[in-house]
Amino acid sequence: MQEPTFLILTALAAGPQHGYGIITDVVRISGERVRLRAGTLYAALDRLQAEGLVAAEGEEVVDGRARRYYRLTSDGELRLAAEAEQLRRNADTATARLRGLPGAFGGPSVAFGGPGRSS
Amino acid sequence: MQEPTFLILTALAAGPQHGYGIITDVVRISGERVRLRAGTLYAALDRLQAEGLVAAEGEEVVDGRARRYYRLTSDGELRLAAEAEQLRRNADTATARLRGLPGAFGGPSVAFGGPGRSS
DNA sequence: CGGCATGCTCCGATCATCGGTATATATCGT
DNA sequence: ACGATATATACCGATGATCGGAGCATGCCG
Repeated sequence: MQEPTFLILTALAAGPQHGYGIITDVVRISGERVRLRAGTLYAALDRLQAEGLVAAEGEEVVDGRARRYYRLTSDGELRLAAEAEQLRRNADTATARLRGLPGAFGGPSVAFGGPGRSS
Repeated sequence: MQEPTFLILTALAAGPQHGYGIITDVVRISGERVRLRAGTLYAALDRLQAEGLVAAEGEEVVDGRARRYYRLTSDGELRLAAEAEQLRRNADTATARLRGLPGAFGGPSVAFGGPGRSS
């Protein structure tokens, strides 16, 4: 799962929102880093609906503009939780290795002496 | 940055490795989840070299087969550390929201009453 | 000798995302 | 009154990382 998709699910984890609200929420939770394109958002929502991770909630008309609300399904919650754990594990492995620790699975399978040095 | 690319950098964070070694290492650190295709790996290594995040170390011939070693550059270490922190932050935000907590940046910008329920 | 692991290279296909355009309406500033 | 900005959704071509597979070559094991 790509980061934009993950952030869309995260946005919806706080409660149902409409498309434009998701875009602005993602800007906030990503610290201004990720600005979803409209095309990316609605394509992702269609895909996530087809996967059963999000569902359309109904429509509301505010100031003459139709808002379509989306919510996380329970499958979506499970999936988001699993993805989050995966992300954390990856991050922890990288950090451990950067600290020079062996990491969760030991170092590289082959102890490294250096390629050119022995020649 | 995509997960395969992140895992390649993570593999190299433990010390220089050659292509095939990276593939097997990624299988291990991802818990058998990610099996890099050879095409993905070498294309990514080319890209990462062009970005200055990894560097070729030299070649070694083992059992008649040439091994090309790659290592993380200091830029690569910085980048991996930054990506790891980003991943952890995303994971934490998602987890906090799934727990019903407001999360790092509060809930959705619009308090939700429900779209269809009022009609 | 056949199969498997090792090790790199090249190729087309897929698919999420990007970037932009189009279409509306409401609000705000000048 | 008019243009800019914000809200809101839809569509479309381009990009680019990854997938999936083929190909080539060597060494080891049964």
